Amino acid sequence: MPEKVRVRFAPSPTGQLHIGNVRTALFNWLFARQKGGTFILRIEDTDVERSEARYETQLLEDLKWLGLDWDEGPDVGGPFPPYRQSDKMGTYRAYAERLIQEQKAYYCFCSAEELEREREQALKEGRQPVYSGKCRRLDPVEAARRHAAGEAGAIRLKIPEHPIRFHDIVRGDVEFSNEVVSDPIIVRSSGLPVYNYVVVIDDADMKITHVIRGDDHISNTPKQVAVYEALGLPVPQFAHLSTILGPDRERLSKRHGATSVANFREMGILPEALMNYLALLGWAPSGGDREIFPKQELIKEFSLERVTPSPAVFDTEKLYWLNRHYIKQGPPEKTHQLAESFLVRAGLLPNALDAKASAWAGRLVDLLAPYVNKFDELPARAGIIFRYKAADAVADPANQLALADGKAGDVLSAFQARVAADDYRPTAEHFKAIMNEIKTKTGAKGKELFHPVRIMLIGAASGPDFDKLIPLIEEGSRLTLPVHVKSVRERAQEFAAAFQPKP
RNA sequence: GGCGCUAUCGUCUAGGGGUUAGGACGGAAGAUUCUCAAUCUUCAAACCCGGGUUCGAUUCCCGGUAGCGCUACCA
Repeated sequence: MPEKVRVRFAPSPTGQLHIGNVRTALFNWLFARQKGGTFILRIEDTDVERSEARYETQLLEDLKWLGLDWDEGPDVGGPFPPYRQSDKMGTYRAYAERLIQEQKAYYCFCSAEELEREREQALKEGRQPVYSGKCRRLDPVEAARRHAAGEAGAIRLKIPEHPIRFHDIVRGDVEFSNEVVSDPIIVRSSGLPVYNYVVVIDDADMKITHVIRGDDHISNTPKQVAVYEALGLPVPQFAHLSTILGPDRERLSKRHGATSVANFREMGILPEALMNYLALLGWAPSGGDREIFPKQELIKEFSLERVTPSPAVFDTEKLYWLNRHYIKQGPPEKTHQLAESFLVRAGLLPNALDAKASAWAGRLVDLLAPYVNKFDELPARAGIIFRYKAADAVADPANQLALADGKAGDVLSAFQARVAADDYRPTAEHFKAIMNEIKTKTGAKGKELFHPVRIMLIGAASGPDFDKLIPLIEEGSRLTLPVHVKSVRERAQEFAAAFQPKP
């Protein structure tokens, strides 16, 4: 019977979840889901100094937001606990002692200064700065005596005399000469185990079959393989994912702007869009002519063999494109709710909406959504509804040309008079009728007719269709909102007062 | 410096010993009886360089170059 796939995502809670790490999580998850295997979440917090509980909480939330779930983890448990390294120190200790017993590891009493000197010397002579192996030759009995006497010493693993090779699903066979691999320290003199050692124990204990991680670990892999071999544990398959770069082709980092899951969520990027985009970064389906992959499709199509080994530049524009796509495609209720939360936060909508206001807000979102890449742009876009000021419209340099047009003055005064009249009805139909009247009366048509009116109503010559805009403005003006929406009549009046047509 | 990984349009990529080297984002142009957005159509845009193998390499091999990573008692 084929072994069931078990993969893990093992972040360290030392900051916000970086986009490169989420992609690693995603690929692990996709692989597990596709194979019907197990996806495990494990917290790597041997770096107790920098690890913080609040980051761990956020980590779980960010992963869930993206749409990932895990079968085993610190919060849900599982058959191979603990799922947090800091709860497991005794195990690491025990394995290390076993390695010493079997003489596969040894105490090293070299001081930090001594090692540093050797390193510099080697570098100066153009040699590989590997550990000399001085303490490797120490008599084990003597070493044990010194250790027992309280002398501080680290534990080093003996690297075998043969080259270390391993198979990488993404890159094929990789081989490292043993001459470039030092005997690695697996337990510090302080007693704290080292990452490259701990990770192997954890992966082995949890019966991980495929290690999918960033390619910055590729050079660590020989050391880890050596640990597996020393312990007599089965070596898993590896798959090293390429680095995600910024536009300047340097590793994507904070100075490139938004790089954490939380950042993207706050910007109003939909999780579906982020997942789809991340999947396309370093992976493509056969044929390569499809871009839209909802979650279920990804699970169906994903394959580790098709992951590309070359580094990829993060392209915000394509992310935005996917985000716009999912905004358009998504279920309206969900989109509305999310979008409205951004307007609420901007103080444009109240926290609680009654049915009427809610319907109105939904239409507002529908009207503005085609104009935004992400929802945090919505409040600014909603300015045409909420922040109308005639004085600004009149003063805006972009509007001067349209307002200076010969017929603009006639059109505007006719419009204002018509809107102020008693028989004005705040509907799209009546608006259309008025526009036709004015067209006949002034002889203005096309741009010379519509542009001045649009400037009068929203402060810009271009914007959404009047058919949708007019009812939205009129109905909004009758709602009780944190910011009053000025009606068409109010706008026209205010504008007429502010605007002196040139003779 | 050493070791490792990588190399197709500006970007993400498909492809693969003989192809008009395909798709997508972005860009440009046009259509859509006001504009903008959306939508649709069209266009421009690439096999890093040098050797080798071969009748033929962008594809396979080697070297160079460049980018990135690792080179810790960090993870």
